[in-house]
Amino acid sequence: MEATDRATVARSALFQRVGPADVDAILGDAEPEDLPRGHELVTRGEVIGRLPLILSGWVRIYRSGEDGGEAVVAIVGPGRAIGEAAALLGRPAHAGAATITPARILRIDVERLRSRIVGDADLAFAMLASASLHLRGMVGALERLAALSGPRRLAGFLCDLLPEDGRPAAFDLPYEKSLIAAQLGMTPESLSRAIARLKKHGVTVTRERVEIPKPEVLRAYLAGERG
Amino acid sequence: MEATDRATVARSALFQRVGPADVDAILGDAEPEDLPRGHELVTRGEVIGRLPLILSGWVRIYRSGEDGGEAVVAIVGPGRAIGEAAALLGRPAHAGAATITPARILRIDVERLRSRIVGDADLAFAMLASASLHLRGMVGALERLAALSGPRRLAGFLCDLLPEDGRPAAFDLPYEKSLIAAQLGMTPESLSRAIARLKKHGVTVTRERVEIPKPEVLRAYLAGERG
DNA sequence: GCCGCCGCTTGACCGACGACAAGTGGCCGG
DNA sequence: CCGGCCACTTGTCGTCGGTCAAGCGGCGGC
Repeated sequence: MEATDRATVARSALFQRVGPADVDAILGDAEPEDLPRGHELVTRGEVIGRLPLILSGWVRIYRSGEDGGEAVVAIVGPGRAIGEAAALLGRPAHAGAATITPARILRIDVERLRSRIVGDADLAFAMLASASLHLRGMVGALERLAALSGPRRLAGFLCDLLPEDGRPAAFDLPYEKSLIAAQLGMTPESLSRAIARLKKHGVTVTRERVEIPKPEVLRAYLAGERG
Repeated sequence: MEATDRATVARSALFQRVGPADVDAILGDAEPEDLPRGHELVTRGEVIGRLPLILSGWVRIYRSGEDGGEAVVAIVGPGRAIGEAAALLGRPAHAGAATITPARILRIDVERLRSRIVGDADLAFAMLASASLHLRGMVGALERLAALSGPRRLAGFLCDLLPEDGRPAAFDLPYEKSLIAAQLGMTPESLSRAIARLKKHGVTVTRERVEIPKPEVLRAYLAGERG
């Protein structure tokens, strides 16, 4: 495992409160894997024996109905683990997960993790914190889907990507627009139109490049301003 | 505290794996409160010092935008705690919570709970299990909102209320239709029309009474059958 | 360098849902 | 017993977003 990998692990939701020695003990000799785009990490209904932790890349968490329709529940990036609560409890996974970019994944032996948690309250709290992160993300996503229009859902998504300071920002979209559309509960066509509408609120998107010279305008729009 | 209250606590997501002596130690001398409809249990942003556990009644978990618009994130019933992950971590609550029926609520001292968790791995796992329950519910809700039409969202809601066996069922709606509508991300009018449509799939609703003589027909519709 | 594929955009059309409004029936207080 | 309130239903209409289809541009294979 390389130094950058170790740094990512140390900053991850799961391990940020855990000391280096304990981390080593839990990880054992696990080696990161470099996986191509489209690799299935978790199958819905499966009991997770080796918990995936994302070192780099993006992973789509989805739920597919029997009829072929598919809902993207969340898209998560580096530092996040997938299905940690279900894995620890030995329960089947609620949803499936697959890479949407080339990704570097570390697989953690669940049995070793579980045996470490017994007797390590800090680690148990770290797991709770990680689950709480998931909950927070989902509450936000639910709020968006239930109450906001298409352009506003996009505005919320962009604000999540924005740095906290109110300064002008320019960045690349983390993954493809069709995936962003699915995450926001709309079609790629609607996302295109939503982007066009946000131009009136100081957002320009050309290819994957996003430029937001006036973040406060965008936030004001998200907060309910007309238009 | 009455015997029925104790039984509810023992079956709750939080305490179902915890022994009676430990439960007593955690609860201390906490007494259940009977609260009217509309009582605010958790304010968004607040740090939860006394964790609410529902003994009876229903509680709406919501997120209100600054513009007055409000999204119902979930509606939870007896045996569920509210904001346990955030409470334990000492973080501000992600969402608000208020009773939507008269409700009996037990408030658990978070400090006492936290100090018990340190050194009791079973209890830590129970907390994780509870958070996992939340996640499961939210994953389901997200899937519904993102990918399903109005009548299908309602079908999913009703199927959650159905017993597992495939036998004919008749029951009362747990709370008002306007609240069900909000939870499903639609208006009361749309819910009315969704109910009307489901009559073709063997569901009759008269006032708060629901009758489903053929649950399998409903599930087939939910699974993607045309119509 | 050319061609084809794919992701994205734009336009036309249409069905579903939200807003508004009127009407019904149950419940409760006077 | 009457009147008003409230939850719900039903109708109409406008708009948002999904579907289908065509066109554009970049990138990779040949």
